[in-house]
Amino acid sequence: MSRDFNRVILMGRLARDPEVRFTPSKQKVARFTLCTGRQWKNKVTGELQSHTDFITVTAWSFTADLLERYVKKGSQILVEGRISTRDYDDVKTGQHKWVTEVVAENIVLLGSPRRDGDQSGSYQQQNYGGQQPYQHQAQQQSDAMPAPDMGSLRNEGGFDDGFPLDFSELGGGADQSGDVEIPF
Amino acid sequence: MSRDFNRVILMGRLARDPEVRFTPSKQKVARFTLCTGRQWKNKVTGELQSHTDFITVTAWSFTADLLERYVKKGSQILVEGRISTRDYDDVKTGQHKWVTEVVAENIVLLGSPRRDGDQSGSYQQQNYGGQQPYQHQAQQQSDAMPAPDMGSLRNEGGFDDGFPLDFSELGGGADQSGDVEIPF
Amino acid sequence: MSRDFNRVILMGRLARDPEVRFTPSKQKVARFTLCTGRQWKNKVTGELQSHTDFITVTAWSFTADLLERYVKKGSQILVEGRISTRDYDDVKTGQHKWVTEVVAENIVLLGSPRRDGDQSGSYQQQNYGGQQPYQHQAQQQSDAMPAPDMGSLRNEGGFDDGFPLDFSELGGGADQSGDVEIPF
Amino acid sequence: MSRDFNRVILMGRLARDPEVRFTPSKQKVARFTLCTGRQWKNKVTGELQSHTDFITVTAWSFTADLLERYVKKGSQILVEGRISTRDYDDVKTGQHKWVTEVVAENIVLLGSPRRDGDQSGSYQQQNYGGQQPYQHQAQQQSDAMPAPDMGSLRNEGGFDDGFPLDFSELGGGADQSGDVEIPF
DNA sequence: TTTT
DNA sequence: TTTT
Repeated sequence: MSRDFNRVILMGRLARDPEVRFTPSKQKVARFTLCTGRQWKNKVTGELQSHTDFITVTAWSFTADLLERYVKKGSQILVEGRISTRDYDDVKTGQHKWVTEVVAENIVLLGSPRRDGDQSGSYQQQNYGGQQPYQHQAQQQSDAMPAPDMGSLRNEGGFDDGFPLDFSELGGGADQSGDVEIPF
Repeated sequence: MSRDFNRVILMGRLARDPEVRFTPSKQKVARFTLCTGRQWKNKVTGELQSHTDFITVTAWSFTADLLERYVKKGSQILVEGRISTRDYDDVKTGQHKWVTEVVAENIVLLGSPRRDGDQSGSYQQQNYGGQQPYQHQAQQQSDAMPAPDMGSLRNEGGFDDGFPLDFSELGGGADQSGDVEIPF
Repeated sequence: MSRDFNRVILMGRLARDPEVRFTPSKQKVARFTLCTGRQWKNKVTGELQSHTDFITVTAWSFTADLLERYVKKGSQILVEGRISTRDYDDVKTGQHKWVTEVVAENIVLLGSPRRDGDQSGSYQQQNYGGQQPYQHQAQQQSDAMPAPDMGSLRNEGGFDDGFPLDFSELGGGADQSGDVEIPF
Repeated sequence: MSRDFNRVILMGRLARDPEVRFTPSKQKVARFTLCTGRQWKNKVTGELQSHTDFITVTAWSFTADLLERYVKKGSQILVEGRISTRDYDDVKTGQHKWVTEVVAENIVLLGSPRRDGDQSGSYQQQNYGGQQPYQHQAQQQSDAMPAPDMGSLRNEGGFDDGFPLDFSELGGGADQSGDVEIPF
């Protein structure tokens, strides 16, 4: 069964702020929907068409911490992970249901959400626990800085300018997503 | 919306024979479930655990033709594609439902199913329309040939020994998966 | 031979402006070096270390047009492609040499280079044939626009806000990278 | 620097047996050339053309152990990794040289080489240190087993039937490829 | 020959 | 220096 391979690479924007929960065994899980757009020309009529895929993504422990801290509705990120499926009995309807989602194993932060109207306001209010993320710096000098991209956050790697170099204060622990009840 | 990216690469085995249908506009679609296994050691107890993901895959036109001809329950394949989501109203239950599946854009055939018991029998019976696929040859000399792998079938590419080099007799037409009702 | 698979996905920044040339048969080729950074903590000393990979990327026809128009030194892009190797005899040294490079089959434009000093100046001078690219707009209103990302440019797809929706005026022609002498 | 991404997925066959060496700091490294074939139809003449890419792959510690034990000339494998570049001064010619290679982070074993003539013989002779690999079992019952594929060997995962479930006796240690002199 |  |  393990001569198999399962790899997903997605780049898009969050449909909403990530939702963070804990499993009974205290594992942190973040969950969000990633929007991925696609355009094509209709072969017959020639008109331009488009579709957005809304992909459910789940992240654990360290990666969940990072999402919770630095990512919100509208953030552009790259997700590397795998497709995961599971089934359960929906107690409300009595139906047996299947869920297909992406488990993020690695995330690269690419850009802040568009700031238009109050979206921007709610953003500034946010408290990042004493650490000024790169993104925040960028805003302060936004007239000079053209690319308010966020740095990259890899589990195994180091980190960019505006970001803390040491994430050891963040919840560690390995991805035990396979061993554990998913609280969504 | 199209500064986005959506790429999936899977390798596994078919849970069942592919199911082939046509859209109202006569587009051929193949659909199947790909089994992808995964193992890991429980970090606490140390015991080996495993899980299989059952991933729904859909393929169009040319790729659907190839699946229909050369792939069956148990076949090992590599799928390159994208994650696609769609929603619909389930007329039976009145519920609004979301579907997440993989659209195959490229397929590599890797191996035949295990032949044990009657599985093998049903295999031999199959008729490949006059062309002897590589896989079939391999069976005839299975005592001598250790690797009854199938060749690779790429939309843009050429093809391996046992396979026909010219697929022009196969149903052509481009992937119009975005323009079309999905008949599943 | 073709039960094989070869896929590369890179995200980084251009070390220099792309260089554009033509093959004897008038195929347009663009070539550039993509910088991809990586950090890790030394397992023994614990100190943070980093390395940059300088990856040669080559693009053909339509993709070469897009690179020539919209991408320059410092631009952040995602490249999807394949690894390609070739050998030749270096007439100067008489040595036989091997080249490993990435052939881009798909490109997503992510961000403009940092504008500091004259870099910005030379940027503004550039003429985009009457069409104002998204990136250019972003500069003009950079105090209001937080995310001067560029749209996505896929061969098969449509395109984003600031970008032209119809690239038919761009040099067409398919990628014939396999049939042709590489003029670098 | 680390808003970057670098991912490679290759499937092909080994051009030769892997070569294993040690760094001055006793890190084990395996190196081999992976052959990846590709076919296409010439757009003008319509004739089928083909090319093989010969890609240098490097693997460390645990993955190097697995390659050393279970993989040889002709073996079919899937490699997941990253592109790595480095430069050095060739003391013999006095030239400055650039090397582009793939660092394998994950490997899936897919198939044994074809056994024809003495190739088969040398294969049987091989000693796997007391452990019977899946592949070996497969040979013994090759008349009944149609798919003598090898199992999957992932750093983080568990393992398939014929393979040992516990690789703890293998040289552990993390990939320190970034910190270390490469002895090739 | 290297980007941020 | 190349595999099937």
